Amino acid sequence: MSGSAVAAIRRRPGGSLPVSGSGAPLSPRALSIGLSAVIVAASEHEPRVLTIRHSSPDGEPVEALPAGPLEAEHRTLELGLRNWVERQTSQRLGYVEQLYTFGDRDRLVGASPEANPALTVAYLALVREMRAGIAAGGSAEAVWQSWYRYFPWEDWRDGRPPMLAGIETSLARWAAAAPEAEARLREVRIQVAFGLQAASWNEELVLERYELLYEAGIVFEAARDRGLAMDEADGAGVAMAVDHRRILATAVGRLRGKIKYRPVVFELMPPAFTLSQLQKTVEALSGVRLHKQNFRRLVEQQGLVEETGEITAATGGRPARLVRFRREVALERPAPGLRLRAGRRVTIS
Amino acid sequence: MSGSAVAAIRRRPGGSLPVSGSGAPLSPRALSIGLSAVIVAASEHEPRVLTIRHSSPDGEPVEALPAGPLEAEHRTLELGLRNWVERQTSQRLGYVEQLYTFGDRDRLVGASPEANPALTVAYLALVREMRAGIAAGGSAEAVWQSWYRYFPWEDWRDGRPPMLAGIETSLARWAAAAPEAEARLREVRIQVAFGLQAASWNEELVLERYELLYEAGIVFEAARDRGLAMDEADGAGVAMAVDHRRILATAVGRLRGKIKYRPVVFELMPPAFTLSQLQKTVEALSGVRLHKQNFRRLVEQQGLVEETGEITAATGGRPARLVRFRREVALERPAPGLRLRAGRRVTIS
DNA sequence: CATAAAATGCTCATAATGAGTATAAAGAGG
DNA sequence: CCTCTTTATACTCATTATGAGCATTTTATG
Repeated sequence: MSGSAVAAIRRRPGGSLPVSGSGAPLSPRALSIGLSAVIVAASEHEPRVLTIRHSSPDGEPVEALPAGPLEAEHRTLELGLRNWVERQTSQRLGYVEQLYTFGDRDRLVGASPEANPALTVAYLALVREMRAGIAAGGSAEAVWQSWYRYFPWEDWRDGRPPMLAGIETSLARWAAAAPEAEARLREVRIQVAFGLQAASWNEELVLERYELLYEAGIVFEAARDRGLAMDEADGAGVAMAVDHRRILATAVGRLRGKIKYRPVVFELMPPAFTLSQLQKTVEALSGVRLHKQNFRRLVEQQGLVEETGEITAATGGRPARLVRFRREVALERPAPGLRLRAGRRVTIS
Repeated sequence: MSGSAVAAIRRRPGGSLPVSGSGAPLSPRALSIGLSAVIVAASEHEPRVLTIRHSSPDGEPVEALPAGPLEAEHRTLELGLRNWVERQTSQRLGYVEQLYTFGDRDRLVGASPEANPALTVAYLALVREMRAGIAAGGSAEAVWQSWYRYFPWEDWRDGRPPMLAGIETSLARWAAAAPEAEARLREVRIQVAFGLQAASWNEELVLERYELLYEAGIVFEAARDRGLAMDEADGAGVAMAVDHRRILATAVGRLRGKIKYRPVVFELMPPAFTLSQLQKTVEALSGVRLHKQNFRRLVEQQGLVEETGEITAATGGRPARLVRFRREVALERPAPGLRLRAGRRVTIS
């Protein structure tokens, strides 16, 4: 029992790290691997994500992310994903990033064993235009949805979402239900994640918030995975298949963080755009409102854009200059991004 | 051929995303999965990483990261890893983070097929003290090594590493060897990654630099993977088994970025320490020297530490106050970290 | 021609940074 | 004990970066 690691090291170039708790290391175990993709676009000032809606065996409609088995043909995981999406949607993925590899064994209830990989490698992709792309028919349908459909509590653009009141009440009850020590821990986690008391709202903590809601049994998936009864309509936000909402939460949080130090928003913008459009997109992603003048100052002094020389018939008042992304910026600044230190403090209702 | 995705979506809850380029989706393919761990500690002002040194079949010593097959027993990947390391090294992992999942099929030459997983999930772990931990015997041996052993060009604490001159020459030649358009691209990549010309040295681009050296054939692994001849001593830095040096580069880059916005350095510090010790550790990780007075100001005003009340017999001059990490800081600040905007510019020799 | 709606331009107080200068508190050597 | 060296700490100062607004400029509308 104790000598197993040594033995393994002896035997296998690269050393050995058996994760099993029970004994001698086995040879590399064959496990099924899944891929899933969070494909994001922005339109009409909403952050969109490509979802597949299909009927589950029992007739209930289920929303899911594009996902499927990995096949060992492509040179790299990312190339495989990129290739597939580009072929299916006939559009270039401007940006593809590996998100996270999920391997929880207790979060995969609710799917057929066949569609239940031991491991899921999730990717985040950004696209400029939304095309229906993935053909859909029969019981399945590809739809671009605002991601706030799944996380209504994440959209603070019109002030604090009223539904947070209910969530906080439920969370408080959940915390109080635990024994003393654990209750304290839960309270702190809630405070940090939801910006209560001393803490302030941090738009990046999307996953932390979702996980709390899951643990507290406030989202439908929690009840489903535990085999408990819960009307889907009673859960906070719209539910998704297996652990897809968790994957989406990871993606949203990651993207919200990334725009601050990498010029990734531009992957979602058309070749030419106005500063207002850019701001609206950033606000859509981050879920918070920004100070207009300061936002422009930031973008311009950072050298993130350059004028195209054209102006556009405004959506309302004075026509705006059109700008384009300056790719050279990557050369000049170490971390070109939009540090949006929150903006005009929307009245905390 | 074209309808396969639709069919898959119809059939499988969760939708389907076959990565194969060739035809109908298969059922989840069984592939072997590996785990590897970058276990980091800091001592004597050096960043250390736990490596396994063993003799390869042909008698040559090979250095590797602790790695081995994943076994599907633990609830989550991270718990499995944490469990294993804690049992083997009998020490708590303060911090464990999933790094990246590697799936390149052309980077795994040089290892026996058995130790050659289709996918490797790599983790980064931080520990406070170094214990030999993983028992080693026979042809294998666990050793803590400074990570600059593998990346000598990353250590700028004593100024620009002289060996960079040679690297730059080789890179320039590699760039020039390509046709016009590709040559331009390579030059830009080199400039950005190595901070030439307009760009400045960015300590986080560890992976980008390693990848360039690999592509340019300057590191031993490149020749090895291509089946070319190269004396290991001629490569830049010490080589590692399979793609472990790439995994390590990913870890170093990630950690260097993380200390700026998360208080992770403290996972490497003893319970009580002086501000100088903290600074030395940060410098060791980031590979750059910092302005002392400003560093203290930052740490203190950020509320990252509090005094223990004790002072320590100095390592040289005036005794220093001992401080400890203030865990509550996570509650107060959204991104408590050490934005080390480089420091005292060491003469660019 | 007055108003409304955006897009731009500028100002200003404050906070955060980058670089130093000045002092204080040990140990080492004579 | 006195001086020198070394490290720890305190402060200062100019420059930038940020957060909040006010003021103007351009169009479209009624």
